[in-house]
Formats: sequence, structure tokens, C-alpha cells
Amino acid sequence: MSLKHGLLGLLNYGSMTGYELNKAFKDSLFSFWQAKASQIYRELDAMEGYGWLTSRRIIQSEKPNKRLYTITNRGKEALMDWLSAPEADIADAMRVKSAFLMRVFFAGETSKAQALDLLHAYREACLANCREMQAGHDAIATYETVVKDEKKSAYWKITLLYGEAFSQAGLQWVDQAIAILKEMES
Amino acid sequence: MSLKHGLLGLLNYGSMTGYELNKAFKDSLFSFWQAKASQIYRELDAMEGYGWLTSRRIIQSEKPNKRLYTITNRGKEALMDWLSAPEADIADAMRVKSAFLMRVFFAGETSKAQALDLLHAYREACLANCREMQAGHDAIATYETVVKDEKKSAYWKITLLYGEAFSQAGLQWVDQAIAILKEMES
DNA sequence: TTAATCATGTAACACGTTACATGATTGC
DNA sequence: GCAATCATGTAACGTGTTACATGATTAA
Repeated sequence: MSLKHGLLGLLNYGSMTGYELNKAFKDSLFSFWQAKASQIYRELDAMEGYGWLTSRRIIQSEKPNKRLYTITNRGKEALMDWLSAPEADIADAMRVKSAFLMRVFFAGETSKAQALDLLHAYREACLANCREMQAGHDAIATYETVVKDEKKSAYWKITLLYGEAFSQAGLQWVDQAIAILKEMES
Repeated sequence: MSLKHGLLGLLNYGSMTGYELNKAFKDSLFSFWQAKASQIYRELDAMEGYGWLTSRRIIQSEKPNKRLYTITNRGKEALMDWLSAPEADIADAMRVKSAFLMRVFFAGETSKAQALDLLHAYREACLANCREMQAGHDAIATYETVVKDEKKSAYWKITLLYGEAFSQAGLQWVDQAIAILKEMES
């Protein structure tokens, strides 16, 4: 249910249209949650059904009409209830799900050269990720000037640090893995 | 489609029943992919439809009847094709999806004490994970004596090292995060 | 005597992705 | 002139979870 709660969290900062929510989602939550616009619209519909938000149509002449979503008191309660019950998500946070590791597991069916290619490709992706992390810091700096709340932005930065820590861990792991393969007699 | 390919990979080691596949999955692939028995049976059905495997009913008197699945040549081809086309999964491997980080992001809506509780709970989970990693090494050691293929088991160990690397990275990150919160004026 | 193991599944639901549709305005 | 932005969605499909059903054997 975290997509719904992510949307609640954003709407708690202020009313937005689905389009704006989609952009805010990409700018701020993308490093740990991804969602397509079509899914966001569907979830907003469901959330309106729960009474978590209300929507108001805004007719525009120059641009397409839009729909402004506003969080209700019920929605704020739902957000706070969720924030107070983190148990399930912590177990979940420990769980890795990776098609890439599935490939590594079965890489013994292919050649060592092919396996090394796979690991080198991962290595490049880690490096690219480390570089791109800067964009996240910039996005937070932008939001910081809008929301002006040091308490909030401290947490935002902590989530970004996670991405950095894990890109670096990936790099160290893949170098270790490459070393193991190179030392392997074959 | 990785669940299907994981099952193909296991069946490539030898014919198994759905029940045995479910156990083999838990023992060997669990650290990076999880699946419920009900889903495994559904996927096996679909895979039989693709011609990737055949099944044979085995009638037992003392125990429930079972169904033995055997990989076909078409199935082996599908496995090899998948192993040769890793591009998509590497981008995917870089993506974090974490309800836990969503909570951290919005933790500014709660008290600092609540946020610290959340981070400490994560810390404990990381420590528990580090300890449990040993069980994975034991499982591989067992399979090693059965499959007797050093080339394969090298890759198995590499996937386990990933879990260790990421538990440790998680620990370092959370200690950094806790330090940031403690230094925060509030 | 209670739980675990063996062994299979179905049905409903929840969540996520892909492809498609519409059509005006603005910047390069 | 072409791509991007603005702004909304629907339909179909794919993947994953939960709850349920059956019923015998074996180990603590």
C-alpha cells in the first residue's frame, strides 16, 4: 500500500493535480519508489473512494482541464496511522529481489567470459548511478527552498544517502566477484 | 519473467516435483527471489503450455500423488536465450523499491524519537540478517556435495556475498543516519 | 496430541506495466 | 517543422499475495 501513502504524504504538503503529483513523485521519491502515471490516477481514484482526499475539476481554456486533489482529515489520519506502524516494512526492507542475481546464480551454465561481461555491465551501472546521485541532491535543494523545513529535508537527505551507500556497496561487491572469477581455474 | 527462468534453471539440474522445486527455490534462490508455492504451480502450468517442460503424474499409495516436471529442449533453449540477454535486468538491478525508505522520507511528520525507533529497528534487522547469512553458506555447502560442480558453486557463493555486502552497507548507512538525527537541533 | 511434512491446487484480490487515445501550446 | 509539455485517463495483461481445501503419515 505504499504508493497510496506516498501520494498522501505529498498531498499533505499541499493540494496538487495528478500531473503535478506524478512529477513530484519522480523528483522526490523516485530513488526508492517508481510508479507510472496511469497507476497514480488509478490509486487517486481509489483513495477518493476511501475518503482520503477530495478532487475538484478545474476548467482551463488555454490548456487541458485538470483535477486538483486535496487531502482530507481522514487522509491525514491514514498517513499518521501508517507512519506509526512500520513493523511489516522493516522485514520487507531486508529482502532483495533481483533478476540480475538470478542470472549470476545460473551463470555457471554459460562461459566465464559471458559471466564477466555481465559483472562488468553491472559495474558500469553502479558507476553511472554514483554520478547520477548528484541530481537527487539538486532536486532536494530545490524543494528545500519551497518547503523551507529543515526537519523534513534532513530525512530527505538520509534517503538519498541510502542510494549512495548501496551504489558503493554494489561496486565493492562486483569487484570482489570479478576477482573471484579471475582466480577461478577453468 | 524471472520466476519462470529460475524454475527452468533448477529443472536444468534435474527433474523435480512442484513441491521439491518450491523447497529448492527456498534453499537456493531465496536470498534474491521469493515465491509462494501457489504461484510456482501456476507458472509451471504456463511453462508446460510454452513447451518448456513436460509433466508426468506419479501415483503413490502411502503419500499424496505427485507430478514430476522435466525440462525439454525448448526449455533449455529458453534458459540459454535468457542468460544471453541480460541488458534489461541490469538497469532493474540498480533500482531500489522500499516502503521503509518511504517512511524515512516522511518521518519529519512524526517525532524525532519515533524516527529514531524506526532506524534502530532497521539496525537490528541488519544485524539479524548478517547472522542469518551463515545459513545460506551452509545450504550451498549441502548442494555442493550433491551437484559437485565447482564452477557452479562459485557463482552461488557470489550471490551470497551480495547479501552480506548489502547487510553491511545497510548497517553503515543507518549508523550515519542515526548520527545525523542526533546532531540535528530540534 | 499437536505440529510438521508431504503434495497439490483454485479463486479472488492487489499491485504494476504496456499500449493506446486525445489535442492544444510552447520552445528549438 | 518537430519534440516536449500539459493533462487526463481506459483496457488488457502480467505478476504476486492471501485464503482456502484436502487428508494421510510421522516425529516431539
